[in-house]
Amino acid sequence: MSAIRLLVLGAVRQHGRAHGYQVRNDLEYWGAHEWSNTKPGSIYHALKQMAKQGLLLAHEIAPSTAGGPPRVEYEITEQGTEEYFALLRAYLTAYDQRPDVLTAALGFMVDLPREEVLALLEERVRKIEEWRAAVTEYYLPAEGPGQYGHIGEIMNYWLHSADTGAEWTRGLVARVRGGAYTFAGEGAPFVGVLAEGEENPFATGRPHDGDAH
Amino acid sequence: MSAIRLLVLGAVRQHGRAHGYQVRNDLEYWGAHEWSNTKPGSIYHALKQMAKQGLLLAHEIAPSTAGGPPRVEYEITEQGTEEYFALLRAYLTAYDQRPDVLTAALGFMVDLPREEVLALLEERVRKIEEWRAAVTEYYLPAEGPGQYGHIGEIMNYWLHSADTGAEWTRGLVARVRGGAYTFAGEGAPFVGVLAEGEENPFATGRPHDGDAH
DNA sequence: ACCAAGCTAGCCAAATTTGACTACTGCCGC
DNA sequence: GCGGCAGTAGTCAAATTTGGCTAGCTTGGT
Repeated sequence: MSAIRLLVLGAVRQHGRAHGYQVRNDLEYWGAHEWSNTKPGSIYHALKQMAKQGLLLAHEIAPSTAGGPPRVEYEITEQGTEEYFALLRAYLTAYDQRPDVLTAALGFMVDLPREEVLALLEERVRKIEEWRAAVTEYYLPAEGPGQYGHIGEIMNYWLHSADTGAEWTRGLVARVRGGAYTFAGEGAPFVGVLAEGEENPFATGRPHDGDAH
Repeated sequence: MSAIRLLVLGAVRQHGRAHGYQVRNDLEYWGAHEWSNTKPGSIYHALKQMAKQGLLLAHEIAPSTAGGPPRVEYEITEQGTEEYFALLRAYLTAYDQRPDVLTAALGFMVDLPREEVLALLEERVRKIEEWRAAVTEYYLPAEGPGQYGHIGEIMNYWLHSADTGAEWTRGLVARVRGGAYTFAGEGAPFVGVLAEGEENPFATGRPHDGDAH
């Protein structure tokens, strides 16, 4: 699983109705091009694919108001909303060692109630500890450590990642439990999309020079 | 970049001459299916692709000695060896926040001389620190922290990952500097491939049940 | 008046990755 | 003496991802 479906669903959902370029801009606004695979091609592909699967509804729209080819606007469907929350919950819980997945979920976690987020994150910690136990038991007791030569550094690295990941998650749990942020049902939500025409304060400054990466 | 090219080149290189199924078994032996995308399809594709690009030389071989369709054996070329070391160096250095890339490089680092590995790892630490500085400067000073709501947790998470990643790398540097492991030019290398017919001590026990994942 | 940049919006071919499927062989139990 | 399971070696279609390309409008400078 990559993070792109959650990101695209989330962007469309926050707008109510959005075209591809708008989604693309939101993702840049969120810095997603830095930490996930959100090239234009991937975004447009995800939109089309999810429209074909009934997660999004495509509206054919007349030539754009601001240059370029005619645009297609998308709206999230009932089914898409279900998928959105399913992905969100899964990505908050799963220790999948792909940072982009957790990152995307962090960006949307406030769409869930505080108590549920806490439960999911605690489940996440449990999963990491389980994984750790399984790996150490499976790869270690054979002939004791030190038999592996430099290959042991691989396990060392993964255990270190798991441990620091769990520790960070516990910190987040503490902050959320302590009242940080505004979750679903707690009043005005924090909105993180660009309105039509608003300029992106995090734009890179570099011109779009034909999408060179 | 994914790790698969380095893994496949490395496996073929250690065997001298290997067919796809052998590579597939080595990767399972290394546990690579746990931490990288090494499905059979990816492996066979990588072999073919790299043969087409001149990194591997394909020998057509008669029907296999042990059932199944005829096999193709591969050998690494001069050009493939260059690519192998280029990837290895790049993956040890780059802070690319994709754990599989570093992991694959760790498995082969002993193919380089100790001093070079130390230099590459120190470069890696420098890169991480640079990245950290760029990110904090770029995303923070605008209106000070706390303006971002829960979105700030994303940066928090990435900084935490970078910091613990740098710390782990420093630990590895210390171990290597302290004389751990046997590097290129230091005597009998540690060989981590399965010989023809040797059974895999880390086989999962589960039957190969048609490659279900 | 006009033209070079740059922005808006999106498409496309090629490469890669995934998940499932095929075909053959040896062997074990009945 | 044969049915089926496990193992060997690989293929294939579909989905995804990448990197680059297109084409229409706007705007600032000359």
